[in-house]
Amino acid sequence: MATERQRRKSNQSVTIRDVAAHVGVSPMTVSRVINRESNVKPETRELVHAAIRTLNYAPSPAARSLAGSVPCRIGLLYDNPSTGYLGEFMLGALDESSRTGAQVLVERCGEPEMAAAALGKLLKAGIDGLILTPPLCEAERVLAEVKRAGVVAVAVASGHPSERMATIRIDNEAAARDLTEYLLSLGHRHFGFIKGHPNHVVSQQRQQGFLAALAAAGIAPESVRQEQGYFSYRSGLEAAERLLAEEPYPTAIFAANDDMAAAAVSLAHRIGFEVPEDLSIAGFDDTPIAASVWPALTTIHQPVAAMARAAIDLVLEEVRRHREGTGAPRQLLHPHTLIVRESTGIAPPEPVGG
Amino acid sequence: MATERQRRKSNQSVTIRDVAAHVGVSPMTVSRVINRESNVKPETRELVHAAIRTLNYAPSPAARSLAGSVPCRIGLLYDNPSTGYLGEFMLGALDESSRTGAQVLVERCGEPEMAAAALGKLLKAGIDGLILTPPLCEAERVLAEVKRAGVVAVAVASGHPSERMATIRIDNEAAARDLTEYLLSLGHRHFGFIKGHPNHVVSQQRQQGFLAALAAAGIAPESVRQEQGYFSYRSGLEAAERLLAEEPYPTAIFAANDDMAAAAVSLAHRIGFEVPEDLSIAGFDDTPIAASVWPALTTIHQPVAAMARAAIDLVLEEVRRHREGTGAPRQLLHPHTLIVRESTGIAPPEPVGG
DNA sequence: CTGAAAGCGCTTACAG
DNA sequence: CTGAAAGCGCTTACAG
Repeated sequence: MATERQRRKSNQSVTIRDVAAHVGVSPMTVSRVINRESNVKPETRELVHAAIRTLNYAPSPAARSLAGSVPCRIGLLYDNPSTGYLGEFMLGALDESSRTGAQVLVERCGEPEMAAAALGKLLKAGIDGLILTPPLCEAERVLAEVKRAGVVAVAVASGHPSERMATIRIDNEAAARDLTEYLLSLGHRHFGFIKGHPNHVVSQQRQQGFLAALAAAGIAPESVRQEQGYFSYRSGLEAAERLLAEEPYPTAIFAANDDMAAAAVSLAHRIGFEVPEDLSIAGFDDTPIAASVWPALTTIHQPVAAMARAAIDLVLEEVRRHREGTGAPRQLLHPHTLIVRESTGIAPPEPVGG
Repeated sequence: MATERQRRKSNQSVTIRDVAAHVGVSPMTVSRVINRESNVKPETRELVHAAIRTLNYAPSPAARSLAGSVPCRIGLLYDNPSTGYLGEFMLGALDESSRTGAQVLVERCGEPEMAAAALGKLLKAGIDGLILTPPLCEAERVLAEVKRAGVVAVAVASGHPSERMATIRIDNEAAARDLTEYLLSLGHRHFGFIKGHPNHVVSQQRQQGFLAALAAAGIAPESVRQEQGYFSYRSGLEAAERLLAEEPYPTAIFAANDDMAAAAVSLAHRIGFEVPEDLSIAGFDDTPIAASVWPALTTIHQPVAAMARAAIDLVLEEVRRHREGTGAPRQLLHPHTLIVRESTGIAPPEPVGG
């Protein structure tokens, strides 16, 4: 006598089979109704709907994604694991991916030369789409590789919109303008500016926003001392030193990122300026260093976690769009926030010496 | 003539079958390795692991959850999203979870009072186990809530082993000893120490390691000036100020974390010390600030990403262990590394004034 | 408009 | 210690 093999106990109480049996149709028909396909007789459709309601049936997402070709694997290419930025980004990405049932595969691309290898690994793992975090989305080598591979991609925090690729970013120019207007509202008229890395598009945008706000306030660009920085603390130190080498001293320094602003604070202290009493200093990005140094930095905050969540959704949407061959890549703009902390204050009556 | 039915095109290029074929075993064996079942010959296990790595295979969460009743939902409770620590941790967690097909649900617990709510949310989402990141693993309220909920948990970077819970950490005392011995090897004999937050267990451990190394070198604890800090930059600034207020000045300052060490560097510069020529300064943790300030900080590095990966594995293991009702929670110790950068140097012949 | 068959990638339950 | 078989709940691809 053949012993009956025990039926596997399922996690799910009501399945598509139960609904089908209840109506007296095949599971296929139920599947069609669930997926809103048009080729089902209206009356049958109604019966199925009724049964679904009666039995309180919910389709299993696991089974659907296994059986179907719903895109659900997302590659995430990043550069440096120990930036403050990445933490919040990963958080948002992780959060949204678990909510939508997508799977995120992360891969490091430390040097642009590694782009091909890193991308190859992700493609071999079967990703449906790709997310590029900064600064990879500005590296030509990386972009070329992505194009060559023909993979659907979303660039986060890249400097400018793209025809080739969907992007998610903030308006760097408007943000720099907002921050500069705040400094103007504190009475500052003598400015120093520490420029960002010349290779990054955001550097120009931030500078332009800064100059635009000054122009609107009737301050001539020639009256502003600008020094080249490269986004590193070290470069900020050197730029600030040049900025504060001789009179007339600025009463406010705007650095194109937080690391350079933190360096400027440190250098100002070193040569005898009080911050913000003698000198206001502001940064950009709101990375962890901005809140930890003292005085804490006035800066611009990007909604990084929200942008990461949006990136997950957007890449899935782009994959679908791409398969249907319709429309153009979407360009998303997220809101920035001016964060006022202790490193900025009312302008001193006269620019102060060191 | 029967036409061959077209094989369904799959989303996933590398499957358990490919790995199995690559090694020359059955998919079952690969499955066993993935699920860390003990009944696989070690050599086979190694071969499978190698193949997984070579092929960059990631199990499909959909298939796993559909087929089995494997625990695969992991809750991750964190505190502050914008610490440098979290970035690397998330990275490791994401990496390992996608590799093992586990799903990580993240939830923020900003205040210990929110522990119940945050935990409730995760439990309702059906997590099988929980990971606690620092500093949550030391908050009594949080631990009490975890115990009350009866959920299997793993504490990361908590100060000491626990009977109630699995832990993953580094040996803080040994690490502090290593760093201190390095300073001693540079000829330093006059030390200052900035203590960590008194509520954190690691503070005592780091202090003890520091003092133990000094004792071994024949330096009396009374000759060392110690100041209370609270892990914040601000507290480091104040502690360093007291440390450098009067002669005899130390030639080396060891701060219990990087933020305080960075603050000490800034203050030292402010009052005329050159770092490291007049004064060496070292930190602990190797957070982003350590590499970004100038001079960059000599410090102790924790393998954060590796610890996160281990946490994912360990929590799944603990869930299984718990279900079987055997053994005690595992206590894992990870290796630390001394990172020598520019903030430390050979001791000056005589302690130098400001 | 409808359904039987095969399969998605994995695991459970069984047998060696 | 290892594997062949069956099945998880659904969809694709085909045939009427």
